[in-house]
Amino acid sequence: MRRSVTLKDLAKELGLSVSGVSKALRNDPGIGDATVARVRQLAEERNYVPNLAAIHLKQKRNFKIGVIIPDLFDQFYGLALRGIEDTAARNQYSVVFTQTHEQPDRERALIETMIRNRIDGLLISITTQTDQTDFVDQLEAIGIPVVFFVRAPRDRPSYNVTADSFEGSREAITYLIRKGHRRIAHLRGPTLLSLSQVRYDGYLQALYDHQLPFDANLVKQPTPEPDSVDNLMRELMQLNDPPTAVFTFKNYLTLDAISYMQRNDSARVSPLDFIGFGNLPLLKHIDYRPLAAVDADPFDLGAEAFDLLHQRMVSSSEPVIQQVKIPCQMTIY
Amino acid sequence: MRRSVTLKDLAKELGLSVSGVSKALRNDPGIGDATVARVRQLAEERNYVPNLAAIHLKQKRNFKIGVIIPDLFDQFYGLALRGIEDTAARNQYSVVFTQTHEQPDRERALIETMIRNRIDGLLISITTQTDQTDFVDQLEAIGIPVVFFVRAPRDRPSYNVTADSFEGSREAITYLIRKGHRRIAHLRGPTLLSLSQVRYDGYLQALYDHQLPFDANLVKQPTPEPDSVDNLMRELMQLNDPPTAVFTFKNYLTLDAISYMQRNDSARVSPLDFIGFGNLPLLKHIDYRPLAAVDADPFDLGAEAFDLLHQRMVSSSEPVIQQVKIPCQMTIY
DNA sequence: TTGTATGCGTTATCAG
DNA sequence: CTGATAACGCATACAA
Repeated sequence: MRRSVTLKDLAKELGLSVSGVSKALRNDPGIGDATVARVRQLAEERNYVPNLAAIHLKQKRNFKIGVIIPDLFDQFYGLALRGIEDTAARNQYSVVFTQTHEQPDRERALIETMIRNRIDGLLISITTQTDQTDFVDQLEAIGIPVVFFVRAPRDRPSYNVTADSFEGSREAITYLIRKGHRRIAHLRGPTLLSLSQVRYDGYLQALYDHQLPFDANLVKQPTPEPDSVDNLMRELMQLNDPPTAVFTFKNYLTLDAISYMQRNDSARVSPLDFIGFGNLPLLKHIDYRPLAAVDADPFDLGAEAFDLLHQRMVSSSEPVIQQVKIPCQMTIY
Repeated sequence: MRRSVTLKDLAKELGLSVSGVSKALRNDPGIGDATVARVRQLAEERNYVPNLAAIHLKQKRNFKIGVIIPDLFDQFYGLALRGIEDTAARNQYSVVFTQTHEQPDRERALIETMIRNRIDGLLISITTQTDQTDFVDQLEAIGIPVVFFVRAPRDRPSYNVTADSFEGSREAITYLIRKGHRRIAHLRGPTLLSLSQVRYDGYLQALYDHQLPFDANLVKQPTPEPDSVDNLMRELMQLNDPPTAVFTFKNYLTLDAISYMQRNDSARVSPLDFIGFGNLPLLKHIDYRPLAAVDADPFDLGAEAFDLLHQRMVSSSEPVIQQVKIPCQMTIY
């Protein structure tokens, strides 16, 4: 592994001092045009590339952010990451990216790594299991601003950028009600995610708006087990007064639910209307597709998340807005 | 932005020397157990985190790799990146990730940024337009090994990890032939990608294997224009002897082709068999789904790519294997 | 207009 | 067992 060219190398070859070369390269005022030209040319020839590690040691800014997400397997995160990286690049920032696979201890370890890397800011979407976010204190204490995206913590107020899930589910349910549904089931999300509660709240709000009765039997909470959705759908469909529509926390649940119905209850699958969060590009091609999907644009969400973090990184005064809500859009298939 | 705790801070507070503290923390031989304990405890209390920028300045290894891909919009890259990050993390490496959006000049700029970041190695999937990869010389010259993945350059031999597309398409076509097809169309990939040629070669090989005649009219090359696939499918179906099966370079082409048939030629859509590269999780739910999809597992491909790069980063002697082919698997829907 | 000295946080070498 | 000291590559205040 050969060494790469340094300022010192250039200086020696030019018979100049290191600082002279440094200044010439950054056209610091007070360097002769001739010298600048000589220096520039040699730098070019020798393929000189400044060492960021050294620069960062001197200066404060690193122009690097960390992004922690649960798992890229969920395409929503892929598209959000796309928005983040795009916006970051436009602002000259690099992104160091990593996945927790929903494991809180991995999450803590990764944050440690991020700190070692001296990122300027952190964008994080916590795991389903994360119940304590005190790592925020440590990060903020050493001057690394933290912005949550997609999933925000329940145990503290935070800077965050999330989908406006409340209005999103309210809209979805309202649509179902207008379509004539009165028995609407809800497959809700994990308890530890505040997001789950917000979407549930939107569901309740829409029922209330239209003075529909709430029935606890229609609300189920799937677990990660493979057959969880199957079992819950069976329970729902065995009710005396089964639902005519199903509203889900996430598109994967929708697909599982539809799949269950096709396999075990195919006579009743087509009258059943499905709406869920999560609108993926491929969804429109799907067989027995859901009636509609609702969600925020993941790219926008990522872009906005970077922007909020960026504000916090550049200005010492805190931005006024601490929470950004990305509006949801409903796509009817 | 408050400063974070440094070795010097700890040393002062403990009344020790900086180097002593440094050694204690890294249990360097020759430090009293008692001192080690004291140092450790204070470091813990003060939330000491070593500054990697400084460490990297001293040492050679950065434990950081760069990953450059075209666009995360293609889920294949998302899943490959997932494999890369996972494997990298398991080996204590961080990954800096960025997208070219298929723009060669962006690609060059991003590589420059990677060098500044002093990555230890680069994993790159070039753009469709990239015809010169001389950036490899610059990188290798300063000791940064480069491994291509998914897409390898045409203008030079390279270390790369790719899907075994030749065998993949051969297998796919053979399957179609066994199923009775004699007129098999091919929507091929962009000329500049060697991958396109390899898949085309596999197609030709399979025809040859079974002594089927080659018909140039059955091979089309879509352009990025939105209606390109539509037009080509129209041409194909207007032939006197139209194809009974379509083999595509990429699943997006398959979906477009199927979509065209549904919209404009619905009577003939179901007899037509589609097979293409790219096997995405959602594909199995799709209406008028392709007969089958063939591809390498993107996660594995990413993992292998990191492994090859890793070998190159740690050992000064070059690994024997320069090209890794990930076997393709055919999924029949 | 250019050069010198100092420090960023860490590790390594050497001396005590 | 522990402490100075130099060095990594660069930027900057200051001296020339």
